[in-house]
Amino acid sequence: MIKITLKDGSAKEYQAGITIKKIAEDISMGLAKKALVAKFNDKVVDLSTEVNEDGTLEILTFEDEGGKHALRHTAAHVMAQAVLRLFPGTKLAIGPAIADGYYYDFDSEHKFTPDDLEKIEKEMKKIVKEDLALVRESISREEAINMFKEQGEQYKVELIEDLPADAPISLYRQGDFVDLCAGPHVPSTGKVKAFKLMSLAGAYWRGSEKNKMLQRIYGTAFPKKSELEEYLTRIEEAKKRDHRKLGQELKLFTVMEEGPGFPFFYPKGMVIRNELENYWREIHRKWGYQELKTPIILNRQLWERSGHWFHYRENMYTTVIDEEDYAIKPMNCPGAILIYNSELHSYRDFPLRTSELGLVHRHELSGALHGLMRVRSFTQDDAHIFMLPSQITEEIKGVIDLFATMYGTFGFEYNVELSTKPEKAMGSDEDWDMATKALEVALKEKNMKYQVNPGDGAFYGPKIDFHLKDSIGRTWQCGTIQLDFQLPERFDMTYVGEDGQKHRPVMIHRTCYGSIERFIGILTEHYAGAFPTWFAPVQVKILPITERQLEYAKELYDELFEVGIRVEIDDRSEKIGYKIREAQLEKVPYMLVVGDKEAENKTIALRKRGEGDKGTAEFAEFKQSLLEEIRLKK
RNA sequence: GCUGGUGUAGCUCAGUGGUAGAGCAGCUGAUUCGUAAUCAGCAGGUCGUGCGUUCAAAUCGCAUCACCAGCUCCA
Repeated sequence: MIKITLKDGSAKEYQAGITIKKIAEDISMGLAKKALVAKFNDKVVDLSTEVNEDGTLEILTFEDEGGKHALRHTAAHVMAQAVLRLFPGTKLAIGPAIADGYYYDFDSEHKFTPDDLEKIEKEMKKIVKEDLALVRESISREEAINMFKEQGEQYKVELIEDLPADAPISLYRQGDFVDLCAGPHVPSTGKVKAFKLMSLAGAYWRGSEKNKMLQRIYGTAFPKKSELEEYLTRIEEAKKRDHRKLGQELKLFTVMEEGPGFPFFYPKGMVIRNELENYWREIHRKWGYQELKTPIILNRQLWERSGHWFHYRENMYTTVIDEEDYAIKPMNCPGAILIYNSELHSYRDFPLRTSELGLVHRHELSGALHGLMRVRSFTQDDAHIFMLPSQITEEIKGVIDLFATMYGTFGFEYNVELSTKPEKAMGSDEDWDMATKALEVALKEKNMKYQVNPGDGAFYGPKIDFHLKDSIGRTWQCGTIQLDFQLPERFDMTYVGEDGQKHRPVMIHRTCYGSIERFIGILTEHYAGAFPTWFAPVQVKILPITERQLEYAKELYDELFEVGIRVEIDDRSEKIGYKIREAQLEKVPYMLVVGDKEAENKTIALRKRGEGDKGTAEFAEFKQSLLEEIRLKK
């Protein structure tokens, strides 16, 4: 007999050799029906696994990450089987489950088209209906290699050959289909109740552009049709808040063919930009920063000295002025350092916090461009802090606090990553170690949870990245704090210490918004275009019912305009419903409807975005609470 | 950059070899209206760009540019 401990802590005894499926049935038939895979002693395994030892067991359903993963992985096998049935001779590469579904990479003479996806889906439905059992089989390395060689599956052969010599090798069979796979899988193809093929794309074998490009088919799968439909609706919702679409509709910004990756801002987008910059300046003034502005074009010598000319060349735009090479700045740091070096500094100046809203240009691959999220010119809300080595930890903690304040204003949650030395880097391992430790200490002292990203640092130093979570759960990298021992060295930066001698300062580079452009893109999607009043392009729209109230409307307008409110009057001879509809689509936070009644009593009929008609209100009270809402950035 | 797809009026889109169309937006006029679309009229296009095939090209071919999706999730 063996002892099985369940998730709730209870234990039961079973005959050795019993399958997990039988145990699940013993626990509850309902659970057994929903069961997809199981976690036995912390390892996710098939339900058909026989248990021969004591252990802890958790039955996994689609609600669990492991169950979800297994179902989608099985769906990938079903898809591969369907593809092989319809297009014999197709070679299989890899087919894993991913965050929202799964994919499989194929190498085929045939070029898959969207029509093929429908055919493949139909064939998959048949396979699901056949309810084929997925059977695991362990085989030796040689057998596996021979078998796949015979089938001409060269990618599978390559995968096996790259596995460590002692790695166990397993196959999964379902009917006439067999695939190299570590598993686990759900018991049978019938479990893949609801699925859909989503898209078609090219993908390099093993992600390297040196290899052949394969054809990738993406799909998703759920245990119930209703869940699939919910997911598809969610995608539709996300599309509706796409910042490129909203940016166009709300006239915030645009990109044109004449400037790929170089965004244009309309007046309404500029309001948002300026409000974000105003807020940024207010915060930075409070936190003791001084603002700088450095030139966009600087000579080659400078970029050679900073290391950019060698380490960042492929991303830089260059130009020639009077027969001399110049570069358009991809970063603001060298400029800030020139300002630093133009004066003598004392340790008493430290920490010296300088900030700059710096417009930088970087050559991104054409295929990587994406609305405001990935552009070729953007404004970094940069800052460079110069200090004594002993001030590092405190200073970084201060930056972390500043970020928390700013992100909090927009209601963003975020997570933090620590990136370490990349392959292409300047400086000794000792320096990198020291810098990385300093960042770690600050994070630990702030009790921040963080994930380590090996090799993802900047070429001059390690960094802490801040990933914001938007209202529909996606994450975006915005803030970053980078510690730099290299540039102070390269630029021979100094300060005069207590001892009257020259010493080397340490510097931090950091951005909070990251890029103003990207941040606006993120805000647009986060709020679905319904921006908080404090940075809404139009805050109040006055809607007179007829021309008779124009004069009264103008009075209200003047009063609001006077105190800095962004207010408009819709004086067209349209019906009130029409004006409301339009203001609603523009996502204006407040509408003041004024008819004869209001004009006579000197009141307003207030309408609030998202809440509708609020009834009659006193104008003075409205104005007061509006100003308060803006002041508090609610 | 690579693979695939797309490109027609300001926007959303129809138009598969015979001289280009709708809705919305715009303009003009009428309407003066109480909480998400009043009516009528007008105007708007070298069909992304270039070259080619053809008696004839938005439509077919080649090139080029831009956009979209993916190329990061590794049996």
